Amino acid sequence: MSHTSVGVRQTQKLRTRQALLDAALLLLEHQSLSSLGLREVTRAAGLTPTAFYRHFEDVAALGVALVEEALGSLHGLVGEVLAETGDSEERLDRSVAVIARHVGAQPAHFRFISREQHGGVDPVREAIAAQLLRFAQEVACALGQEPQSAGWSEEDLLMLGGLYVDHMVITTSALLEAGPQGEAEVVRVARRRLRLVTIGRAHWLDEG
Amino acid sequence: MSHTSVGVRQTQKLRTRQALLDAALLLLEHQSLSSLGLREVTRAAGLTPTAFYRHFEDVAALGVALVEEALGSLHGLVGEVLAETGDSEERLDRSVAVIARHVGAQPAHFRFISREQHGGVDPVREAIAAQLLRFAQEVACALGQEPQSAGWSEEDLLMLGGLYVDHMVITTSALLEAGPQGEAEVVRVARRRLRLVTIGRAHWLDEG
DNA sequence: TGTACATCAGTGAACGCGCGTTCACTGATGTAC
DNA sequence: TGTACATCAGTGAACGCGCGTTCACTGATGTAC
Repeated sequence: MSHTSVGVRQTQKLRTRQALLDAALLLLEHQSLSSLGLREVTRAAGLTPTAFYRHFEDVAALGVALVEEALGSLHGLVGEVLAETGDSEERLDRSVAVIARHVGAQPAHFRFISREQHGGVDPVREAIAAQLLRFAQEVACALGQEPQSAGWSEEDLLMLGGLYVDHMVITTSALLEAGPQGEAEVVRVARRRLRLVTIGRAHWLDEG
Repeated sequence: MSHTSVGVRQTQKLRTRQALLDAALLLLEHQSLSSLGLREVTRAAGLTPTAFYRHFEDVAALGVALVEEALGSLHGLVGEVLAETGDSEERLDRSVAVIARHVGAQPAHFRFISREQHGGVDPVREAIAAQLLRFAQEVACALGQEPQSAGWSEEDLLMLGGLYVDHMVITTSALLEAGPQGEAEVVRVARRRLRLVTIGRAHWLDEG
C-alpha cells in the first residue's frame, strides 16, 4: 500500500470537495446563493472556514460547480426520450414523466437551478444559461431529424427547442412549488401545454 | 397653513417610504433580496438604520411592497391589449411590443420580479405567484370572450392564459438579459413563439 | 386665534454577533534515491 | 526496502468590519380647548 494508482490524498480531497457541495446544496434549499456564507458551508460540512479555499475561490465558484453537477449529467437524456418510438401523445407524456421523476429524485438540484437561473450571482447565471442553451440546441437537433420537421428552418427548430426547454424549466419549478401532493395536477397541465405546442408545430408550415 | 387636509406628516412619511423603495430597487439591480441589508437600504436613502422600522417590519416586507409597485399597476393592461381589434398576427405583435416598451421603461422593476419569482424569500415569492395567477385569470377571461374560444372549457382557458403569462415573464427576462442592442432579436423570437402557440390554439379542438 | 399637551417620524449611541480573509502551523501523503 | 526531503489538505488564532436590533431621545406636526 506504499503508492496507489489514484492517490490517497487526491481521493480524500475530492471527498471533502463533495462534502462542501452537498452541504451547500442542503443549505440552499431555503436560501439563495448570494446570501450563502462560506463559514456556513464549512460548518455544515464539518470543516474549518479556511479549508474552503483549498477547493473553491469563493462561494460563486462553488455555485458554478453545482450547476455542472445538477445539469451536466442530463444531456444524454434529451436524445433518449425523443428517440423512443410511439405517437406524439405517448412521447409527450413520457417526457413529462421523466421530468417529474428527476425532480422527485433530486429536488434540491432543480430548486437550485430554478432559483439561480435569474439570481444575483453573475457567473452562476451565465453557467445555467449556457447549459440551457445546449439543451435547446440538442432538442432542436433531435426534432430536426424527425420527418415532421421537413421544411423547417434551423432558426425555427431552435425556436421550438427553446420553447420546449423553457417549458421543462417552468414545469420543474411548478413541481417544486406544488410538492408531492400537487404533482399530479402540475403534470396534467404541463401535458396539455405541451400538447398545444405540439399541435402548433404540426400546423406551423400551413400558416407560418 | 395651520392644518392641511392630507397632513404634512403623512405626506412626508410616504415620501420617505418611497425613498426606501427607490433605494432598494436601485441596489437590487445587482443583487438579490435575500442578500440586501437593512442598513444598506437606509444608507442609500439617506436615513438612519432605525428609521427603516417606521415603514417596514423587515426587508422581506419591503420586498412585498415592491412586488405590488411593480405588478399592481399592470392589471388593466391585459384587457386593453386583448380588447383591441385586428387579426391575431397584429394583436400578437402589439402584445410583444407592449411588453418590450414596459421592460425598457422600468427595467429595474421587471428584473426584480424575474429574480425573486423563484428567489429565497418566501413572502415575496408568494406575492409574485399571486399576482401572476391573477394575470393568468385575466388573460383566460379575456380569451374566453372571443369567438375563437367557443367550446373551450374553463380549465383549458386557464391553461392557455397561464401559457401566455409564463411566456410574457420569459420574454421580460430575455429582454433584460439581452439589453437594448439584443432587443430586436428577442422580440423576433418571442413573436414566433407566440404565433406557434396561437396556431396550436386554433387547432386545439380539432385534435384535443 | 392662542396655548398646552400628545403624537410620532427620524436620530444617534450602543450591543453582541457572524462574516471573509490572513497567516504561520501540523502532520499525513508522495517522491527521489 | 529504507531514508530523507517535499508537498499540500486541513488547522486554529486573529483581524477588522458591517450587520440587525434595542433604547432613550428630539423636535416638528397634530389636536383639544
